Parts: sequence; C-alpha cells; structure tokens
Amino acid sequence: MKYLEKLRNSGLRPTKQRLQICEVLFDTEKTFHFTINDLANKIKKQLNNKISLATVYNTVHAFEKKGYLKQIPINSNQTYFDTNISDHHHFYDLKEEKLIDLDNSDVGPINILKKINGKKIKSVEVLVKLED
Amino acid sequence: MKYLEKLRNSGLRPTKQRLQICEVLFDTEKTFHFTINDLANKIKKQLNNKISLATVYNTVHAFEKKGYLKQIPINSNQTYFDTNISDHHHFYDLKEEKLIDLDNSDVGPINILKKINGKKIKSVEVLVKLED
DNA sequence: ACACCTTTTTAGAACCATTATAAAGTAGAT
DNA sequence: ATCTACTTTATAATGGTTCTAAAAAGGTGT
Repeated sequence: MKYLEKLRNSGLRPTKQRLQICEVLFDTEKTFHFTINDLANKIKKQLNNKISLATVYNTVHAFEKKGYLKQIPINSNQTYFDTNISDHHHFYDLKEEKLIDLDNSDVGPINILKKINGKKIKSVEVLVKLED
Repeated sequence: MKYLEKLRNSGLRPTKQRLQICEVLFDTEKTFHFTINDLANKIKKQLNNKISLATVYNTVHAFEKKGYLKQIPINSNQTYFDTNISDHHHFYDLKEEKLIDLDNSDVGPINILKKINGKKIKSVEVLVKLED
C-alpha cells in the first residue's frame, strides 16, 4: 500500500476510509486546493462512497500536522488546504474567489530583516490579491 | 466631529454608537490588531457602554470595505482586523497565537514575476509564522 | 414642537463550519 | 477466535457570523 508511510507517520492506522482519502488527495499528477467539503464531495463522486465528515476532518488535520498538507492562510468562512506542500505562494482572485499557485521562483527572494527575540521563522507565505 | 469623514465615506451616518466605535478604533497613537469580540469588549470596558454585536460587525465591515481597516489573512476561527492600514506585513507567533507588525521596510522588496491575464495586483501580503 | 418617514440599533434566532460525543464497528496482536 | 484499543459514524454541541423584525433614533418639512 503506497500510502502506508504517510499514514504511519501521521499516527494513523491504514483503514479503508483513510486509504480512500489518500487516493483522492495524493494519487494525482496535479496538486490542488480544497476545503473539507470539496474533499468529501470528491470522494463521494470519484469513489462512489460516502465518508463521514468527522473522519475527513480528523484525517486531513493529522496530515496537516505532519506537513503532508498545508493550510492556506486566507480569510474565508471555510478553511482551504493545499496538496502542494512545496514552498510556494498564492494568488487570490477576489472576483472569482479562486486560488492560484504562485511558485517560489515567480516571487523574488524574500528577506525578513526584523528578528524576534528567541523565535525562529517557520514559514514565509505570500498572498497576492487580484482584482480586475 | 473628527470621524465624520470616515463615516460619510463609508456610507454611514454619525450615530452615537458609530462614533464610539471610531473613538476606540482611531483615537490612539498606536495601531492594533483585534477581533470583533475584542473590539466589543474594549468598548464596554473603555467607554462603559455596551454596543450590540450586530452594530459592531456592520460598522467594522463598512470601514473594511472602504479601506479604513484591513483584514489580516490568517487561519483562525475568528477574523482579525488591523487599524494599521499602511502597506505592511505580519509575524504570527504560533505558540502565543499573537500577531506582530512587520513593516514594509523590514521585508526586502517583493517582485511578483508571474502575471495573470486581465488581472491587476491589489495587494501583496506576507505572513511569517514563528516557532520557538 | 410636531408629524412623518427612513435609517439604525438591538436582542435573539438562524446559519454553518468545525469539534465533541458516545455507541457500533474494525484492526492487529496473541 | 478473542481481546483490546483504535476508528467510524451519526448526531449533538459549539461558536463566530449573519439575518430578522421590532423598537429607537435621526432627519426633514411644516
């Protein structure tokens, strides 16, 4: 089973439901953005199987904690996740309410000059809002 | 009344409640970050007066739409606003769950190389997550 | 000051994403 | 197969935000 490692590392047993979630999340060329609801619907349609929301929430959060998924910092009523865990950024099209990936190489190097006493930088995320 | 302009521009009449919200938001040297609840509590404590949540929400959103307040893009169960509307960024201390301003001058110039067809850049916001 | 009409405030209900719960089901070890 | 701990599930609870409709306040003309 190709997802065993991700599940094990996240402290999750490989159950049928979790493997199906993995299939939808990770068995694809392209990375994508999603909300919990998006994901639950995708599973239902793509695998013709309903997984309870609680399970989806738990699994997604376990993956997020281990870095197999990333939360996208944006103000919305729903939380957006990204299967693209490489260091990158986002456009947010305000009109269409859609996220677009922005590779690190498409943003000049970012140098944070200010230091905070006793703290390390964990991540630097850029959100570029777009209008017409 | 010193807040007339902000209220007028936001399409709001200068009522007692709205002027009190202005007082707490804008009558201070330092800018600050807040949630709607923070603000309602601050008004209650500072002015010894309770303003209904609905009014606070309406007024804050009207100011935000006109650019007198900024939403801070961050994943949280509550929405964070900033009275600092200058072009700037944020640290987010994950442990303390606290936001810290990061001046534009403390971040090297950011150059977005990728262009999106027919869209203009409205804002570029950087969130720097901090850990111990 | 008064009457009239519009806007605003308010308390509470509604909404909805997320989290908690607890009972039934499943996995893995022995 | 049995036992125990972990999982799934439907459903309830939570909590921030939005909606509602009735009461209050503002603005205007007389």
